[in-house]
Amino acid sequence: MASAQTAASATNVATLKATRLWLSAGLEPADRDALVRECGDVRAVRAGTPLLREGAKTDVLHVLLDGWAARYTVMADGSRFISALALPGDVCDLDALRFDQLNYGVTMLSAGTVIVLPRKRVDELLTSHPAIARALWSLALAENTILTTWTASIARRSAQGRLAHLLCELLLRLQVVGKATGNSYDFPMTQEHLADALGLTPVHINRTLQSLRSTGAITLQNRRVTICNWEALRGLCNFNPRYLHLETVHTEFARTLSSTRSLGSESLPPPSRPKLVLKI
Amino acid sequence: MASAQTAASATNVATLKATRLWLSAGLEPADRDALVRECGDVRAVRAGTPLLREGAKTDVLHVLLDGWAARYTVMADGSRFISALALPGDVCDLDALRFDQLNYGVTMLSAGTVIVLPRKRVDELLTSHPAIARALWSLALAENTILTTWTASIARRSAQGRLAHLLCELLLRLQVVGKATGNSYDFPMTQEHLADALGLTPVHINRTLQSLRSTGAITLQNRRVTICNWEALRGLCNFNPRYLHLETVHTEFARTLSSTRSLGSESLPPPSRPKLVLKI
DNA sequence: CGCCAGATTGACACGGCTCAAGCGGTGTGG
DNA sequence: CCACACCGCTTGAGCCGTGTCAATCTGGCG
Repeated sequence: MASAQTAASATNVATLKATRLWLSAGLEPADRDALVRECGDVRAVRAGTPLLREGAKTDVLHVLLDGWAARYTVMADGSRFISALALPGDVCDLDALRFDQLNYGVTMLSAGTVIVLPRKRVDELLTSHPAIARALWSLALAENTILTTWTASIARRSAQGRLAHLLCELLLRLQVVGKATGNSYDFPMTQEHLADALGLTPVHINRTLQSLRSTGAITLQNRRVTICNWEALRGLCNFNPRYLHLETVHTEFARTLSSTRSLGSESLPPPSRPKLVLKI
Repeated sequence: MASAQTAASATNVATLKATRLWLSAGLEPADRDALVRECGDVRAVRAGTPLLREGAKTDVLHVLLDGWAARYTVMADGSRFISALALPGDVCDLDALRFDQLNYGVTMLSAGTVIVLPRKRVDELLTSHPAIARALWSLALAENTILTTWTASIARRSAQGRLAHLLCELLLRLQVVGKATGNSYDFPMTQEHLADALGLTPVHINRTLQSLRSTGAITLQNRRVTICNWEALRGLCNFNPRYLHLETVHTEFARTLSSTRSLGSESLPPPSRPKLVLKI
């Protein structure tokens, strides 16, 4: 019992170190300990495990230590939409901090482990440990930005562009938490999941994937993605990683970024002629 | 000078009372005063005034006292996307609380007035006044939810559904801050704006608007929207206002909601058969 | 009166959807 | 160890919602 307890605790510390929550605010040791002490409930979960059902009441937050989770909504006509992917280090259901009934469900896309934190405790930590509050703010705002970019992608990009953009984003986010090896990463999503995340149909995802593969930009087999040609993939969607705010979160992967970072908003090469006159 | 100062201050208090920021957390008088004292810089702005340019550095937050603003992104091909609408009481650029370079621009859609708050001050308020921190958290999380719903709408609804949903959402959000009269409200957006907000083209917005009008559900003329048949409009998009978390924010409009609230997640009438088998 | 932004209309093209069939791996019970 | 079932992936054919292009109309305003 006791040994299991400490083992679990040790795992927490080790794994938490890899999380964005952990890294994002440079917590003081005292704060870190406070946070870790809260991690009483660590659960190993299998793929498909629901963390939160749609419309259900909640009073806990789920922090992903390992594995992928999807935040989804089922529309009235029965179609499904995946509004966010939670990767290791992400909070799956931040809204639960304030609302006791969310408008989405959360489910595991792969096996993994999660920390279950009572909302009330998090709330207390927020006031007692300003550094934790800062970390959570960063997380919430970064999530907001990611969602905004995601939305723009769905609204204004072609199927190929959306797919390319998602794969680029996932590579960087996974690199930051040490879950990518070089330019490839384990990818637990099915084509149906992809369709639901990008606002397309599975059939069309299939064809789009094929066209992406045929360009040699990526490889996807055995549930693993490899970005063979980053520049090509990036070019397909004009990926600009600034929105991820990785600098705020981590600095280690400047390498990967540096090649891309030069594409800051200012220095965009004159693209194909703008279609719309830009005046709001 | 001094009188202008106090006049501006009085306006603040009066108008702020109508804002979500104000109402959402039931601030104590002391907190309210602290917040109001910060509102040194109140600007009257005209339609089209940019509050924040894309990719520019910022160190201030803009709180809308009156008027509409749009948060937009320009894609590489020159097309534009409006990722959020800020209404009176909303914070236009919350991300600036943590990041000094945002990935969107903000511009006024109508004339209005804004409070300009230095990020640093807000940051201080956050730690010194827990109630303000709570209010801002609610705002940030509610915004997140709205964005999620918006995204789902774009990803999975038809043009008509998207339009209907947006008009429903705007009615409720405006009612909450007292900017709607009955079932109608001033509507400063052009059809091009609508197109950019819903991921469509202006031409198609035009046709969709006509079809909506022809059903008798709405009226849109002279920059004013009237919802003639709420039930019909709601039916077109299965609008469920729960995601707005209005109860957390305001309770006065229970009337309008009550008719809709009954459509809670549990009691959804069996819709047309689900197209997908729902298992994640 | 002339100008201009925004709204409208028509004709046509095309990206992505639908429906439907078939394929391959893998887990499971007999 | 086979047979079946099931899930996820593929492929084909045809349709339809929305985009594109281009012209015209309208109302407000200088």
